[in-house]
Amino acid sequence: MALKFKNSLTGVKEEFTPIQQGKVRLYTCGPTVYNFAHIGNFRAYVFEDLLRRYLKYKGYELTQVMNLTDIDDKTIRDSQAEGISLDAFTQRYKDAFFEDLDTLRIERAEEYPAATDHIPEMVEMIKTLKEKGFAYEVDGNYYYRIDKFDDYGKLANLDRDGMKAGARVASDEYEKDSVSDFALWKAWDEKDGDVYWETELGKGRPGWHIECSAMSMKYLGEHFDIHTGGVDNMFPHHENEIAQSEACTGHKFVNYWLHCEYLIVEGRKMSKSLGNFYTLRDILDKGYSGLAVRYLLLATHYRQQLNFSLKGLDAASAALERYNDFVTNLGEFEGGESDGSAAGVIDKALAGFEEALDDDLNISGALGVVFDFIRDINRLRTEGTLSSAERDKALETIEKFDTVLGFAQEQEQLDDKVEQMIAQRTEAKKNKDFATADRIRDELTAMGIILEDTPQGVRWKRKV
RNA sequence: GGCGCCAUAGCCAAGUGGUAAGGCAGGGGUCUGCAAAACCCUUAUUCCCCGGUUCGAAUCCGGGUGGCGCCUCCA
Repeated sequence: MALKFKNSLTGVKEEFTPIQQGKVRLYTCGPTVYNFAHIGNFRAYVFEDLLRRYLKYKGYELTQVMNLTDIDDKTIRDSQAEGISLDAFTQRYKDAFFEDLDTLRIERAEEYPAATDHIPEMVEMIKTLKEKGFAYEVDGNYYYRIDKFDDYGKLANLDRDGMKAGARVASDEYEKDSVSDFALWKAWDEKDGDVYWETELGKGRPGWHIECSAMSMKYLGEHFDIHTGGVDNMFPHHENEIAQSEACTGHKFVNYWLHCEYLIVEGRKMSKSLGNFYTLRDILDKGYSGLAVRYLLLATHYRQQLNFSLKGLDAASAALERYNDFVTNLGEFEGGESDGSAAGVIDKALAGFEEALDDDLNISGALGVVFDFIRDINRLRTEGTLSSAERDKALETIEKFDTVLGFAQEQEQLDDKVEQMIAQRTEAKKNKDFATADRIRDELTAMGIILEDTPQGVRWKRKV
């Protein structure tokens, strides 16, 4: 079965065909590094991680680029408020961003270009746009003339007549020929302080949209396969990227556009005034694991609004525990007498998993298949009708799934104190001193260590 | 005013014409010193409402109701 994506550009599901056979070039809109990213931001990055991992699962050679927006109104404003340099300010949030990616087990992209490292590329592009008549200058500011680009609005499905009646068409602080034209380059102004570049365009800084056009084309070429982001980036950001890039090159920019839906919190849009605004760090502080957040963000289809709640995190933790207990239990199983059914279970799971994900990354369907697989193999294990060879096949299968899911917990070392407590409990149990044994077990539970007595002896695991 | 999305069990969430996946939570059982884990049974005669098409609709069409998003720098 073939991989299909719902393409925002056409509005329909399309079979995915890369430009170069076997290779995928992917651009994923990244963060503006002016604060810690919130869980809504990470919903998009987790979705992109799923896309990335599944493309690799399918055998594609992948080049993923994610930009870091380290120059815009907010980074300037907030760095000045703190009285530190723009670089020092954004570096802090770049570092935090990468830490958060690790917490969520998001695989690294091949490139993370920062906007401030690509000013010359942007300047070149703006010059080309000016030469071709798509850009004009007013007092050192450069704007894109959208009337010149016939296809403007094709991604967001907006027509310019409809836009005239728009609810939020406010007059800009700069003088533009049309209110809809957007800034490519902003002339320096006192508020910018020491943030500016002296270029052929004059003293100033780039607009927001131009960085993604310039950097994506630098690393992926003028025409590449997939571009993703949140639905809120569809307009104006991605629409403007298309306008800039295609005006510049004269040909198609991107084949497939994928947009992930919003995350809402307890049924409402996440906002500071409602008190339901969470960064990843806020969630971790409440004692939830990064893995639980990953599960919750991943488990809902990307084009569906995701309802984030603390109750949902509890459910996610429990589901992860089932998943990881499965792997542990299976790994420790010695093997029994095969009844011949394992091969069918495994084949069905592999086929179902791919069929679901091939269908526009239907992760919920895929997880359904994974948990069916877990139950089926657990049953064979419990009944002793799984051979050691079949056990190994089943382990390979879940490991294969995990290259996409990233749910497996790594084993960690126990500290000496905990190890001693476990030994004491085992001793007490041997002496039938169950009161002491249970007391120690309760203490460990309070420390987040769960004990399980198995035929092979006591086993521990950390609460997810 | 324009464009678009959504409504499935207590919660989360697949399924888009063939008779309701999966996870969590709940109930009963097996196992266990007790637990935990695991397994078995169980929890929506029904998919927001009203019409229509069809042998057959959660799925298609029409009309409501409710919620949400975008319409110039928010993933």
